[in-house]
Amino acid sequence: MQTLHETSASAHSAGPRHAAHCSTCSLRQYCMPEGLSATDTDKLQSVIVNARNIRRGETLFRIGDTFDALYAIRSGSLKTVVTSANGRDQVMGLHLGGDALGLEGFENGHHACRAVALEDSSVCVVPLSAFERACRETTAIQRRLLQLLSREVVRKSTQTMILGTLRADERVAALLLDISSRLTRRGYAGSEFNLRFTRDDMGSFLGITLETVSRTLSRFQAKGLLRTDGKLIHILDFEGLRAV
Amino acid sequence: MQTLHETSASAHSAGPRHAAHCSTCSLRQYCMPEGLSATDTDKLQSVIVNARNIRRGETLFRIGDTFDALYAIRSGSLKTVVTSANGRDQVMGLHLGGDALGLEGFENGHHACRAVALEDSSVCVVPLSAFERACRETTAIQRRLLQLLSREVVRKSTQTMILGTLRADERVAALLLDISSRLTRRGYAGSEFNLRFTRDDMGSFLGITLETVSRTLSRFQAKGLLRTDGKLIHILDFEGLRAV
DNA sequence: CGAGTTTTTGATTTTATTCAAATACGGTGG
DNA sequence: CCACCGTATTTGAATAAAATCAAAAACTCG
Repeated sequence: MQTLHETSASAHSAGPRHAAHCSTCSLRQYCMPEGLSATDTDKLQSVIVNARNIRRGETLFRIGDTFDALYAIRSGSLKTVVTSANGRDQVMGLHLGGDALGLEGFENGHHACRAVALEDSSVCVVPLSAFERACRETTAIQRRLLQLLSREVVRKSTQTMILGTLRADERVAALLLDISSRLTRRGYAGSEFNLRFTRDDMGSFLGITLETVSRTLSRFQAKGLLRTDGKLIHILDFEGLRAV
Repeated sequence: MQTLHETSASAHSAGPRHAAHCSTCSLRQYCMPEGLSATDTDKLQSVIVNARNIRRGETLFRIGDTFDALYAIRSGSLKTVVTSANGRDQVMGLHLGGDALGLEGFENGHHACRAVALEDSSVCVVPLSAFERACRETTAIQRRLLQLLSREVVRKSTQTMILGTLRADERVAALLLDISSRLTRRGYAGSEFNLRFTRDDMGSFLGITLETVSRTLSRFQAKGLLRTDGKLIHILDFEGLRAV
């Protein structure tokens, strides 16, 4: 009720700040090497130049930036945002520790979205040239990249499904359950987490207004499905949430 | 006003039916070889076993089907559809001649959506094993694949943007303009086309009801932005349509 | 030609947005 | 450490947008 205790998703960020350009970044616990042999992971490891720390609100890359690196999130969380022709922002994704970032750049050599840190975060930087070499040399890394890109497509399909078929309260529930399951998969508690999205971010991501998000969360709380304290979310009734 | 004359998108389908398993399929005019040298295109060409004809309403692949081939649309058009847990269908995409199809399968080796022919259509079948070999041997083909997958991600982002930020009439306008520009890029007339989506397909794709689609088209017609005759769409005022 | 599907249009209801205002929060500088 | 300021959140009331329900008309295909 008082101080927000750091939990799950943002647990790392409470730790000591890393010096800028900290030494090497161990990839082992991240998305990239999943399914790779030890030797292949070593190869992949060798292409990483350094890590980069970005502070809350700072931008990792912008739309139109030259696509010269891939990123893997070490700690913290980021959102990706696209600004439409008419100036409206759309939050495209929430990216947690372990996620890969920047894959959309392959289309035309430029980033197609903006990545903004939701809290002080740290990312592994994988220079594209070195990574492409690794892909050529190692079939497993190549296949892994295809898998990650393809996963991105599937993830976006899920998002389209949410925006295309669900009502406001179903959308909010879907977001919370998605975050919960992603945290659980990473070994964190899925029932209590600090969601760094503002209500506005959530609304944009879900295609509804921030007021609707707020009202929906209040209603969920009144029904006993969860408890909120600002950005801290505590899910009490998973089944109820799944049943909308 | 009377018989729908075949136009643009569906022009091919009016032609004679191909015998099942027609001979070879020339890839040159399709998505895959874009940006490849003649030699590389030949290499790509060599991995294609045959073409396949599918009739209106038939399914090319289903959710869960083993991902063992990629497809390039020779003629006709298909929709991809996902069915959610609660049984609701969501139309995920409209795929026209020249488009690649099935790339989402890389994630886990199974197709993540269903592809249904909107009219009698013909597709090139590219067996996955042969294609992967070509990727290993030819950097350009490898890069092309990444580009296609990445393009898929960007395309889906656009869709998310549409569903997340636009009002019903803006969505309908965006769909028509998108189809128009895709046809133009392929050398067809972009101002008059036979859209094989039903109103229900359009609504599902755009996250609105079929009634809203119908009403919106009627309103557009009343404003002189376009003329409709069932599935035939004739855009009269592009600027007006862009201005919502 | 006729059955089944698709499309259009209208009336009504539901859902979510907009506008508005009060409250709470979080980071900063004294 | 605390007060303060700008930002974020909550809640309410009025409005607007789109969904739903319903029925007629048009079209498609066999």
